[in-house]
Amino acid sequence: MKKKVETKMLEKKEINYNKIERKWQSEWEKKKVFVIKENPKKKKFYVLEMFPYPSGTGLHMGHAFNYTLGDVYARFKRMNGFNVLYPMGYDSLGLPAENAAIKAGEHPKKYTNNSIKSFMSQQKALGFSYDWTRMIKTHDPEYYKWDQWIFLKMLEKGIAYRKKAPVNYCKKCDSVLANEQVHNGMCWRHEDTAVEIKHLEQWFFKITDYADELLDKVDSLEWPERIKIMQKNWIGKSNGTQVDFEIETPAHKDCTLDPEIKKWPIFTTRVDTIYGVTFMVVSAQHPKLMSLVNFDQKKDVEAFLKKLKSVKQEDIDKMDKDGVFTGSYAINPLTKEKVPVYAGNFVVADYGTGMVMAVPAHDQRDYEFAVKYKLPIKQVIEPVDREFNLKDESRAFTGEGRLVNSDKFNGLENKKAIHEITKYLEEKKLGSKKVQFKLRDWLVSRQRYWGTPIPIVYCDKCGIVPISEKSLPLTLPEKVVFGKGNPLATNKNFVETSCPKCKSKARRETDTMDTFVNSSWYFLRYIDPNNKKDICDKKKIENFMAVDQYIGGAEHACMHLIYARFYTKFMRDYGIIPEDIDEPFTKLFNQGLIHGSDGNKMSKSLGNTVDPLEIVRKYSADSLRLALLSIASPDKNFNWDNKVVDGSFKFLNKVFQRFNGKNKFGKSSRNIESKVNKTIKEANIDIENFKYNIAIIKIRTLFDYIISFEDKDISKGDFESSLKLLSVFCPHITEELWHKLGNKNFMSLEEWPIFDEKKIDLNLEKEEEMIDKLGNDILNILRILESKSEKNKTRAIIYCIPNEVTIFKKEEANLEKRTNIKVVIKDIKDANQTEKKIKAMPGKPGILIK
RNA sequence: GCAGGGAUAGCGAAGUGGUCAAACGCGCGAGACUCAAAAUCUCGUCUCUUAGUGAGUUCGGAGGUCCGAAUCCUCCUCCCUGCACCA
Repeated sequence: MKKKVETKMLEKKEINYNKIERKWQSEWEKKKVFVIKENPKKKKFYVLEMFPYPSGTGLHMGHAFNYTLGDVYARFKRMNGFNVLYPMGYDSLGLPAENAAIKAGEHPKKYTNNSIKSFMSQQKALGFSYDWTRMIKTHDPEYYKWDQWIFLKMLEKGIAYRKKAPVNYCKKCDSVLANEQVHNGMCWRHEDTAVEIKHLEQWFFKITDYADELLDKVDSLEWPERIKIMQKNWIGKSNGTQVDFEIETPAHKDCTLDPEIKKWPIFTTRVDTIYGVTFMVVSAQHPKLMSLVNFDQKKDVEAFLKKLKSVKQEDIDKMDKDGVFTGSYAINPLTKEKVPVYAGNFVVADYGTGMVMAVPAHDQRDYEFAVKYKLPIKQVIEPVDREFNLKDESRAFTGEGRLVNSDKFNGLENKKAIHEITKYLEEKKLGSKKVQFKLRDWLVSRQRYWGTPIPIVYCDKCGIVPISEKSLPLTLPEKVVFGKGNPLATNKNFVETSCPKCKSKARRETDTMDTFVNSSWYFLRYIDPNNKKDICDKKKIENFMAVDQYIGGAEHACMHLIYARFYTKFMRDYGIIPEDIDEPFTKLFNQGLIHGSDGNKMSKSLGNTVDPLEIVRKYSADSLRLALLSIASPDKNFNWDNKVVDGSFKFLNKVFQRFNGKNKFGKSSRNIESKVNKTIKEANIDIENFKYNIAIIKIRTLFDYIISFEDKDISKGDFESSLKLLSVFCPHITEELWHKLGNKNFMSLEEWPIFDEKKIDLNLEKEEEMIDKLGNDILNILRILESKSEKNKTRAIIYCIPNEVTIFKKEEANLEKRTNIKVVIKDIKDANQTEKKIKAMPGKPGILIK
């Protein structure tokens, strides 16, 4: 039975944990413990963390956390008999490396290679169980060759295309950006830099072709709800109606030119309000705006545009609705009314058609605009359940109701009216049902060097010509000049080429691809990283795709995670991936953010960063891993706290010193058996659900429990099972102990323990708790007596209820040992008169100290 | 503005209808060991009370449902995160 081990001084000797860790890390690598092959007999499991951008500053705590999460999962699945694919690589192309290299006066290639080297050694020091033989680097031409190859396939299918469009430009990046890389009007990499709109000809990927499917399939994913909602909002589907409005631009008396624009379709989700249109608003940023402006209004419009440009980005949020009359009129196709067309600052140029019909009575924005410019407000819907007068409301009525002032549609319920009016417009060929998405095509051109070269040549005769598949990769030339515009343009040998079609002189595309191109399919390459012929062997794709568990930060919700889904769907349609694999990441786990101990984001300038490697050196990798997972639930944000490592280190130290290989294990008591089996059962569920913090608490409790027994009360098997539970979190120390037990194989490849439900005995645990509590109570009373100077007590008489006598009786000796006082267990029935005042309750016997 | 997440004892953090004064860690207090300290071990740590078993007040605030609420509902306050005039 349970025995508190005599307090003994733990052997005080310095243990070199780092040495032990290095030993196992190199053993694992030498014996190829984590290298995997196809194995049709085993079920596969693909665990993947978002691969890092290898910056020169090395691994930070967030990385260490992210990879520890994945490593625990990979180890857990591996020990559970899965053929686990768990690779690592580097997203090594990209602007930060280029900028850092320029700053350091180094070539980006050299800078990146060095960064990768240091990244890798740091990752290895943390004991992650990656299959390093599959490592990929996106700046390797053998990798980006396939970026170029996909580009050619997309070009072939019309998914990659070039067009002139208003695009986002960041002057700090010195490049254009994708929509997804503009956050609140600012560059995603430079929070203080507002993007500018430029009209340029650029390469785009037609992600919008997949908008519908990307949206529909979101629901089928086992992803955090938050991310799914973010993606849905980003894709932003709305069902509405497209309506054609005729445009009249009155000619100036001196100008006899025909007006350029005769018709302009608009998109609306509220076609039920079409009888209430009193003006139109075209986006002030619309490229065709000036074609609507007649001579008389030109000055006003130009003044307005000038004013708009001077507005600072940060003020745009608070900006009032603003606009100016263009001089043109639109004719409502149903009422034939002529309404003025305004240019406005609140209409988005590239959503819908860039012009909206304004119904001030039923849209708040239009209402504000109408009030400001004294435009008429015409009510066409009234609520059915109350008296209503728009004039009293002083705001638009956006609720539901019945149509009024709407000719033959009067009286219709407005939702119904949307269908009816659309149907009518379709019959009259004046409009049609239409679906709109917020998602825009992906702008992939970048005017920078450190990216995948676009495999395109411009020929004066043939125009845009793709280079041949055979000539891939189109390698990034090393000799370029930085800081003078587009670096690739400075290398003559690169730029000047011949047309693949007509062989005459031609010029290469000097833009490179967005870094997100590289990360949109990397999960595929891990499956077959050295394939020279194919992007990835199709059989192998069938075997390993999709990623079963993906792990990474939420910041990629509307970037990488959408792009990768789009690529997967494209590759499926092209026949690269099998039909049934149309989503890359089945399950996604988002880890929380680690902040400094002061609660702020870890940053050098705040001086609150903690280098994970420093923790490894000071304590051990196992301590760091355990600490990272102990602080909080992994999906929550938390503040780093060095003290937690202290606690983790102490615990591991305790375990390591207590079980030093010299233990003479015996047979497990029923209590130990119960506890071990219960812990296995519960830890399984906790680990599976990423509740690592909870699993760790239970495993720690288990060890504390085991430690309180003598070796002969623990079986070797039960100890080994416990060790296995700990091993996914702390692989080094457990591997060491495993071998100290005389095992020759690797613990990391051992089978996960299986629990036996029959051995879990909750009554036993309850009894034990009772006894524990009784011991504490006796100690407590003794202490109180002592404080009252009532010493010299020699006996504790315990009065139990009849059916608990046996339970406590067999603990007499242990209780005595614990409390240092003679303990006598009695049945309350046998109490004499004076002792009768002592109450005995179920689970709580009465105590009399004499 | 819209959407999502959160607020638990000195701190961090579990807990999502009864077994909850609330796991676990840290901190703190007392004791043991020691010449002493560190380390380690034991006990305690909402308030009051008592020779343990008792009572009271708690889980952002205010109401409500229920025999019963940290846990469910309504409203409010504050914090975080994302989107931001998408017609």
